[in-house]
Amino acid sequence: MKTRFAPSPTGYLHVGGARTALFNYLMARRRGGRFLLRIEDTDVARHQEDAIDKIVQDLRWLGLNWDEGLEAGGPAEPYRQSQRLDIYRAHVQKLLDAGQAYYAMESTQELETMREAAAARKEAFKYPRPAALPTSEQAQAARDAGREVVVRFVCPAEDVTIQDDAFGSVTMPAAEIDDFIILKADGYPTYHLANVVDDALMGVTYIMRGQEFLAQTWRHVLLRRALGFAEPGYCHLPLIMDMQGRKLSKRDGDVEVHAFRVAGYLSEALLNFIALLGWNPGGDREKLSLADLEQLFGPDRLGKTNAKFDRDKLLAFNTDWAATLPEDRLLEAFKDFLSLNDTPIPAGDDDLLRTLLRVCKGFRTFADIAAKTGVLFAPDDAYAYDPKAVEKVLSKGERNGYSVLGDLLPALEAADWTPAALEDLLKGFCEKNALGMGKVAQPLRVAVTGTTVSPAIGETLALLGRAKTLARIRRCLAQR
RNA sequence: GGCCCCAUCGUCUAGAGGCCUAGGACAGCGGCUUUUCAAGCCGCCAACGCGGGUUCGAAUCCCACUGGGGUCACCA
Repeated sequence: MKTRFAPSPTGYLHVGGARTALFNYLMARRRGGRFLLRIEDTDVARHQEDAIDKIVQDLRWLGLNWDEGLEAGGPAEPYRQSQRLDIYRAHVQKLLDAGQAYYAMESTQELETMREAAAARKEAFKYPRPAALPTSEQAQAARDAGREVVVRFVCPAEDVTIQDDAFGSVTMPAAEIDDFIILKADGYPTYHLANVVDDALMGVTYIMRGQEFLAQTWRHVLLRRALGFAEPGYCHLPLIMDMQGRKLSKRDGDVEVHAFRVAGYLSEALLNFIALLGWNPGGDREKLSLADLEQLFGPDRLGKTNAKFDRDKLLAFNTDWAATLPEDRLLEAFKDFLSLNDTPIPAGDDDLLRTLLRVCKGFRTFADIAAKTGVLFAPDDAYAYDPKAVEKVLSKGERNGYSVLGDLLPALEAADWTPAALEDLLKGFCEKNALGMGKVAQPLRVAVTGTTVSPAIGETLALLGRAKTLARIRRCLAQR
């Protein structure tokens, strides 16, 4: 058993690709097989060099390590298709020599015209194979005349049935099949040719990919037969759609894995959530680690219906994982988050970071922590007071927040500066003055952070330190 | 439009003829807790697309319809 993930480097790894990679990884793990990574960069125009590195980073972040392929090496080097052009051309030549492929000289525009004509006649367009296939001399003459020359595959006119592990038996009628291009005018192979040749040469025995390929798999089947390659196992995955039911596209929001990483999500949560899109272990079980998935995954429990990508549920998964992962792991992930974001939080102080993690228990993403505590590490005059908060907790009422702050100042100057001591001090102040804690904690929060949101007030002040706390309270009082 | 595929709460799904007055989770709504936010706890709302069959019995099997998606590129 060998599976592969074969992305094309046209952008970031998005959640759909991540799920495909995950399932292929799991399949190999589960069956004691190998998981391979190959880059399909046969589109010169859309290729982005830095995309390869990004995809590699994202896969690593998710923990989906591959046994063979890009960077890992292996018996079928190289693993980038742009470096395997000779191999594809040799296979194309083999087909040409056998009369199973032929040159075609129509330009893109001419083909477009032919398609439009077919559409006007309400007919499906099928490329008309010439009775006499052009010779290589004729092809060369056309090239010399400045025409674009491609190579098309001679498709046998027969029904093609594939056995798919998720969808079962699927037949493509012969009437739908026509001679498709396998070698482009620029000398690069098309996806179909390169993909089939590489899967065969690299020993890939099981192909799991998105359902968008299901209706095209006949091409691969026919190509394999012509080339004498064995048939692999096929398994197509239901698609992931956006909440509107449209195909998930990079345009409708940040569906890139990297965007979730930057936004403060845990890879455990993203992986867990994605695994449940189109697959489930049965019963009510939902919380699954990569290790769990490696034990449980199988194509038998794959669904057939498209899934919508529900960010709210992802958030809930993240919240749950954040609440249960060991602190060491959270610390590591938190530091990764900080390295990717510009925040005033000192990323080098592990003890402080652990404190923040504890003090913010219940956080949904690391971004929540940054939003809640960042201001504590900013310069004392670098934050603004939320006007609504000021109105509500500082300036309103007879015994207003400002006066409470003024009364509190002397006590704070002499206080023991630990969370518990500060908490006790404030409680005592409340009792003595017959005030609710809200009447004291909230004015302090606004004074010290500009907002009504922060960790527990004792923790907040302890984190800030006496000097900064007092300075901020005085600044607040001064701008009354 | 041709072809292929799919169809359970708003969402992810459990369900493989009687265990289903359809279960879980997220969201939503209500409440509890309360020094804020988040978290947590309790409760509520909410689905088998429609119509025919088959069967003693159908969410589960069959057919048609409707709806949705995919695919028909010198993109992968």
